[in-house]
Amino acid sequence: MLQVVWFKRDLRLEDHAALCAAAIRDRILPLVIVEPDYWQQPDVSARQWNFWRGCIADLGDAIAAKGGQLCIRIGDAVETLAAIKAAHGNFVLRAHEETGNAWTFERDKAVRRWCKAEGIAFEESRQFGVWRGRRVNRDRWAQAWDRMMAMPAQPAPPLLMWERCESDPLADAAALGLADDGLQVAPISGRAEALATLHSFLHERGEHYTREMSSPVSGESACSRLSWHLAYGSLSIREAYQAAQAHYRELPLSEKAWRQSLRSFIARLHWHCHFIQKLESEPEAEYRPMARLYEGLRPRSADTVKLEAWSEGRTGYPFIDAAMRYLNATGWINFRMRAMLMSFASYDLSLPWQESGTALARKFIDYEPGIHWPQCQMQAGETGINTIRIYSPVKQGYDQDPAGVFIRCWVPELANVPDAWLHEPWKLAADERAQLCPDYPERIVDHAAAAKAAKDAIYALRRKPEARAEAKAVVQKHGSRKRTTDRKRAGAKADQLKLAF
DNA sequence: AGTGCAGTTGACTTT
DNA sequence: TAAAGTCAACTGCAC
Repeated sequence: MLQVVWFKRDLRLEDHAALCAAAIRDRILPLVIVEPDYWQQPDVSARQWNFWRGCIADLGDAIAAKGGQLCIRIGDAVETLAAIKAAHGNFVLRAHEETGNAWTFERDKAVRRWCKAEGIAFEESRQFGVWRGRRVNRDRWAQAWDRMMAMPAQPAPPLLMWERCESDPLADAAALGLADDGLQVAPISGRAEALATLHSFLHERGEHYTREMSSPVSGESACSRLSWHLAYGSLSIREAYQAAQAHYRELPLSEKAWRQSLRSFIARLHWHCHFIQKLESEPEAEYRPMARLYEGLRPRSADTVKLEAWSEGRTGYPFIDAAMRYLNATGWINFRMRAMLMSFASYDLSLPWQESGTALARKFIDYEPGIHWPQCQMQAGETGINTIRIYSPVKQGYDQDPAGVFIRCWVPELANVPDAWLHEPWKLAADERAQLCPDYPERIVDHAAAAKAAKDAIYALRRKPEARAEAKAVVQKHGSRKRTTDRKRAGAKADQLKLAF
């Protein structure tokens, strides 16, 4: 029977379980559905579509090179599948499991209902170390992840029989109603770029990963930069994992920096799935804090003046504004800066993470809902089980950009401010300030006071007995079980479980 | 040369 | 993936 392989966020022919399963059975109709409804959602943007679109075009080329033709359809998923059934007859539908936002979750449920009603088999394969459903046992999760990542990555099936199918031209952003979002540098998408990025990270850029990833200056090159390729699947997590593992094993023991970097990178691939698993197990986490007690902590709807000032990089804190403007211009920023921006929105500005998180999601080209929403909650301190991490914008600035090059690059209003005041222009005398940086905004909040108030509010909540009980339940459901490796404590605490989130 | 002391550093705890 | 506070050990210096 005809095999329809529905490509979603897995736009590659290699290590593609659904494609492999189809290839050993019958003719393949490779399908991408561009869903206009999805592109109306508040968490998506033109920059994401443009990257995605490039991946689709690249996959189309790869299929054409093998003698086939990628079928691109614009429309509702169920209607599209119904039209394909009408034109091509019955089929088996194959795809990868997806842990997306609430919209794609509902869409998948609708597709499953339709398949059931039509007597069509809908077979989903696993592509991440993420297991379906709410009742996933976290106790053996890490071992299962290791096994999943160690399984051989299948090459693109060599001999394929293709079904041809009527196809729509690839829409541009405007046709999907997506306005320009200020992206200044569009990254290159597609398989070749993903592989080249992986290679340059593992062999050239990554040597001082652990030391250099935290600064937005060095992080631009020292981070793997694979996030958007992994998000749209032009490279699989398993391919990245196995390449890193293989390279690690080849490295002589004397290559200390490289070895540490690769261990750290591999740990982060693990975290990728660890976070997606949270949203998979609790889809409500897109809207509600895992610890429900925190629901009243912040105003339900954002102060729009503050939200816009933050979102546009006009808070009056140079390092915050530089980071936000960099993100707005490039669609990417390193992890530490993401955490800092979320911390500032949540603790300094009391913005609900649902709204600040939506604004951030749109900015990230690599938006991966399963990572994004649990991260937003965690950085906003609403999981109930993590240490509250309130970032000091000034301390982070001195730590990560001591020379001020990043601030000067992204906040040109401060060009005339001497280094000594660059991180804290409010300390300039009023007349000097008026002369040196008249166009740079005043601070919209006092960090010290706001941080103190936020801390007090959260700890007041946390001390309640109900909060303790709830935290225990959250750890049981979502917490990672990681054995302590601290040698100093190996004797006394060897069996103690370290609970990290 | 040894002592007292202010200031610094690092490990660890608390919020 | 934080920051501030505490405490003990250490350092440099004056006497």
